[in-house]
Amino acid sequence: MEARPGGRSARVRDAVRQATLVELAENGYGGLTMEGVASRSGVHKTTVYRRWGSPEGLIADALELAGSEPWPIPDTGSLRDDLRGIVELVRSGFADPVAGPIASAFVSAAVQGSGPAQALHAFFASRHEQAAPVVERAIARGEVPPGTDAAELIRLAVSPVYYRLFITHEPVTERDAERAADAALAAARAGVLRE
Amino acid sequence: MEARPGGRSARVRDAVRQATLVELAENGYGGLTMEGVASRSGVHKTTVYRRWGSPEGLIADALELAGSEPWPIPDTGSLRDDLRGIVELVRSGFADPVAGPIASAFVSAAVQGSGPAQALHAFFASRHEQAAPVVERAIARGEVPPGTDAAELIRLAVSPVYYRLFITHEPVTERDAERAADAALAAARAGVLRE
DNA sequence: CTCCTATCGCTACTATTGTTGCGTTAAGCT
DNA sequence: AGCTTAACGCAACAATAGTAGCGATAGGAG
Repeated sequence: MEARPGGRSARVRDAVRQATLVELAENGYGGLTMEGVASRSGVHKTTVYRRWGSPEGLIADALELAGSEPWPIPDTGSLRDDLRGIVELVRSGFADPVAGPIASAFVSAAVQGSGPAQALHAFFASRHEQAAPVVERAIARGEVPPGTDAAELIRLAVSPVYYRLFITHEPVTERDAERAADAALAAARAGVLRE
Repeated sequence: MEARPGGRSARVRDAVRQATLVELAENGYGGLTMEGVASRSGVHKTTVYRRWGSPEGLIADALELAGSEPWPIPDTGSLRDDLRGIVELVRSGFADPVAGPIASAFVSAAVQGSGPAQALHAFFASRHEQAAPVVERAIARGEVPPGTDAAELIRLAVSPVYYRLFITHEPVTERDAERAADAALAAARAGVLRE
């Protein structure tokens, strides 16, 4: 017989996903335990082990879910403001008391296991693609040189925020976010990001 | 009676530190277990628990050791080449088959626990300070505007490398490193990093 | 050299984490 | 409605992680 995407299995899956997110928000990735998720979701421990195998598996599954949600890319008519908007979106996302810890947990999990790492890789590939139109519009407007690498410009703009958050563990202000966006723009204007 | 910095305790400490580094290189932070370190170091399990308490404690201690080593900052006479050198130093460090996994494990540990996070914060503060003269010399030579924020320029230059390594999990080429350095330079020249 | 005690090693124990085998339930087909 | 079987729950078990109490050892002071 075939797989059964609907019905009980689906309910179990949803309950576990939900419980995973709540556990992540409360205790972070380090505090994500199979038994914790099991008891919170009401799904039995053995079932969680069978279907997800490990905390890594739980994360990879939850990430897949989160990755499907689109990103509200700005379109202000000015690359400077679009970039600032994107970077601020990232900064405020991690600062959010609910979404922040969950997003941080994803990063944390991806640094440890290859499963979550692949999932996060795909997630960011999608994000870079979604943000690319901002750059293409700017090229059309003549704000940056033709041939400017869109994904690279986005990487450049957001990376200082991630660097502070997850590498140096420094606070990130709104001004830091703006400056990162402006710096990326300046580099693009100078033609450094042409392919 | 006072603490005993030398003698047996010191030997135990060194053996554990050494074993911690080897375990990190082999299994990463996720595979760093108290029992593994104990058996490898020849120090008894209970002693490792008593003095270091947890894997986090082991990491914090090892990081303190690693942080004391200075950084071979380049001085080529050109900011462009100095920055490229610094970024390439970072990239090649993580690509190194011995030092890479250990350094990655530090980052990984810091993302999880606040103890290692503080230690890593201090580590990078030191790195930023050590790299600042590169920028100051460049200001003196007139390559970038006076008032350019040295630490921010360094952050900007290295952050895309860390972003690829630990956030998006993309490969990092030498060309990527160069481009990051050049982009940071362009931003500084444009005056975006003045305080 | 001798004594004192901080630190370590050892054994035995508890708690937590992960596994196995089997009976039960319910989704989906006829 | 009745049947088939994939997926779940359950209890008992095995393995690993962490703790406690106590005797042994070796710095360092006198």
